[in-house]
Order: sequence, then C-alpha cells, then structure tokens
Amino acid sequence: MPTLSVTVPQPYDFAAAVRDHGWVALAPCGWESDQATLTRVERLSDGQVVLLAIYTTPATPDQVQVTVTPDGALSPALCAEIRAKVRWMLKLDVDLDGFYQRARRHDHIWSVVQTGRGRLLRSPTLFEDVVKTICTTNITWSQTKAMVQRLVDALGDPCPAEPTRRAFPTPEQVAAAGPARFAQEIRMGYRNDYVLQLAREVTAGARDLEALRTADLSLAEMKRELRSIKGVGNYAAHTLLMLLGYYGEVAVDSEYRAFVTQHYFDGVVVPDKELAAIYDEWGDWKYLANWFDATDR
DNA sequence: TTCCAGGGGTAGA
DNA sequence: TCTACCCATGGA
Repeated sequence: MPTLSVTVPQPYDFAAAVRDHGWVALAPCGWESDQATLTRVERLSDGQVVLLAIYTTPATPDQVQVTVTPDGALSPALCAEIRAKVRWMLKLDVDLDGFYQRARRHDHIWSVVQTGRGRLLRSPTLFEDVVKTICTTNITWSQTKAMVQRLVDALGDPCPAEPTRRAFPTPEQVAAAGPARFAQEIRMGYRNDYVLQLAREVTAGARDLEALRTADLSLAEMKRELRSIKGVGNYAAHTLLMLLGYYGEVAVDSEYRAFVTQHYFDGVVVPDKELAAIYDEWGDWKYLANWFDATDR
C-alpha cells in the first residue's frame, strides 16, 4: 500500500496535537491509541473512498506518514490531493510563532504547548466543520458524537477497505437526504433544518463555503460570513474562526464559563463579557490561550 | 418528572 | 443591543 510523507513544522507533537481537539473522536476520524495513529475515511475527488492512516515514526520526526488503503494506483494528482488534505487537517501551514512567543510568558500554558501543541485538528472541508460545530451546540458531547456518527452512517459513501466505516457526506448527499431521513434516522433535533439549509445553499451555488478557507478576510469579515449561516451564533462562529486560523476571539460556552468562573472569579457568576475579557491581553491568540490554559488543569 | 447540555433564532423593547 | 421565550434530543 502506498505511503506518502508530509513534512511537518518544528516543534510538532503529533499525538498530542491531534488529540487536543475533540474532533478526533468524531466520524469519520478515529484514533488508534496503541499505534498512535489517526485514521480517517476520505472521499477523493475522483469518487473513490480510501482509508487514511496518519502517524509518525521515530526515524523521521520531521514528517508524518500517510498510508492509503486500498493500494490502487494513485495518480500524482490524487497523491497531491491527499497531501494537501492532511496538511490542512493538521494545520501544518498555520504560523504559530506569535503564539509560542507570547506563551513563553505564561508558566502553565508554556508547560503545555512547548513540545509543539496548538495545531488543533480540523476537517478537510469547511462544510464538515460547520456541520460538526452546529452539532456541538446545546447538547452533550456524547450526543454530538452520536449525531455525527448517525449522519455519516446514513449518508456517507462506504469505505471498501473497512466496510463498517464511511466518509463524511458531501453537501449534495446531505441535501438529497431530505427532512424525513433527518427526523427519523439522523435525529439532530432542531439542528436538522440548519444542516439541511446549509447543504442546500452550497449545492445551489448560493454559498461558496470552501472559498472561505483561502479567502483573505479580516477576522471581522470572516465572522460576518460565518454568522450568516443559520444555526451559527457567536460560540459557533468563534469556534469556526479558530478552525480557520483566526484566534482573536474566544468561544464562550458552558465549558468556558465553568473554567474561567472557577479559576478567575472564585466561582462567582459574572456576565459573559467579563468572562471573555480575561484573555484580552492575548490579542490575536485569545482562543489558544484559553484552550491551553484550561488543558491539564 | 425535571433539568439541561461545549447555543441559537426570533420577537419585542 | 439586550432580554424572554422557544427549540429537538436524550442522558442524568
């Protein structure tokens, strides 16, 4: 089976970075802890569905290896596509130097990130990340995982290399499913309509989500685009900004409130604005500051 | 039963 | 801009 090599920045703690974000637990991703390997079922542009296994080896610490199954003939173009998707998912091209420099002045955060953490896992498409983010709103994490699993199982293309697993459905596949299957099979509650509407907008050409991944927009402009998606409020928009590489806003949710209230306000309940202001001094790096401030506490 | 979870839309002020 | 109120789902 073909194995591709992808160069990674230094320092880079692959195993920690992949698991620092909950996305690794959402279909069609998986983590094999005994082999420290990220797996993912991926639908390629030619329609074939492959299983990717992404890992590092002690002999090549400056690379991640990507094994593709099945080992059919992969054209150079498909190899380039897979490399680009892996680079995007692992955020290998995001410049974190400013964050690391700032983090050196914070004992706890530096102790967590100094081995090369901060590149939180994201999905190959923004469509997938928006759907998953909507599935984290007003629900428990276990239910988020179950909803995403049902969506993938119901609508994604099966993976020949591992028939029990499927790829994340395309906007076309989601739009074609219709409200009845969402209500009866996928069961995202009131989020059904949000996900269906987004899929319809994308397939109709009314919303070019993927163009946002490479758009040269300010944080405020990007936030405006994200907020225009039905079902995306401030929390979801700030989470998506982080996934897109904009770290200047914190995502205030129940987890954020619990941590900041406990650590900075002695458990006294204060308005969200005050909770968010705790990380103002981090400027463009507020999201990562909070994320790793709350890590290992 | 009731509450509520890694919230958001809407109407009304 | 802020505040009530409602919202599907399913675990505690």
